[in-house]
Amino acid sequence: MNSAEKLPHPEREDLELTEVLQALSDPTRLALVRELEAGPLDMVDCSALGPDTPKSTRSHQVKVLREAGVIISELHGRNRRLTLRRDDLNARFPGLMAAILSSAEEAG
Amino acid sequence: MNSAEKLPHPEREDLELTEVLQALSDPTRLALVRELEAGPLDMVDCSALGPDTPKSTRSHQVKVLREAGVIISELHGRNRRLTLRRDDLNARFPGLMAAILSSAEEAG
DNA sequence: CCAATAGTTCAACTATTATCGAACCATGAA
DNA sequence: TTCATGGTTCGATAATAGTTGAACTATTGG
Repeated sequence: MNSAEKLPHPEREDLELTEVLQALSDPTRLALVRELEAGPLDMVDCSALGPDTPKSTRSHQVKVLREAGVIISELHGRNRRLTLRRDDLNARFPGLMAAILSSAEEAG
Repeated sequence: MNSAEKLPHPEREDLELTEVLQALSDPTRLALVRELEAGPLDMVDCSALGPDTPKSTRSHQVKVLREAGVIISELHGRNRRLTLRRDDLNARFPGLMAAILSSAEEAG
């Protein structure tokens, strides 16, 4: 009876700026976060992760974002649903995500 | 007769978000940038770079910030003067530096 | 000109990250 | 219960990033 997580997520107060920046400094992960701006998405539906990318690689990218506290990754049926941790990020680093998400798309 | 640079700096329009984030994702470099918030500083006077740190290491850290477009590094007498590229960063990524610089100090 | 200071560059080394196949695990559907 | 789906984990390897000593450059002061 636990449709929630299983994988560890850092507490809000444990989020570290340098780790968040590091997690977001990768184009693929940044694109994924931009996708999540619109709302939660199942991992399998994230186009940023690319359908060609092997499962293990996708899993790794998501893990980095989760461990940095940028997203929540919870079990949802047989999928994994990804949610941007807006509130936690805004509480800890006010304005950061707004600035990052609103900035121009790279290398389009 | 050239008291200015010599080392290459990227143009404002070439600054890339992921590179900036990467450059700032290191605690030492972030601390240096925080120090530069108050105004330009000669490299030798930057406490963030630590007096124990070898010259080559300090030079490397500064290089990463320069190449990402976060700072300007110009010759100033026999020193190198570091300046935060506030205007360029604000133009390209509005609110980003404000959010980063105002966020709580890490691991204090 | 000579020495000292401040820094760059290079090359070697270390360490951290990323990529990906293979094996495994949980859920939902038939 | 069995199978397909969607993912995790592990281990190996590749790629990238950081650290540092040594040699070199540029500037100031004597």
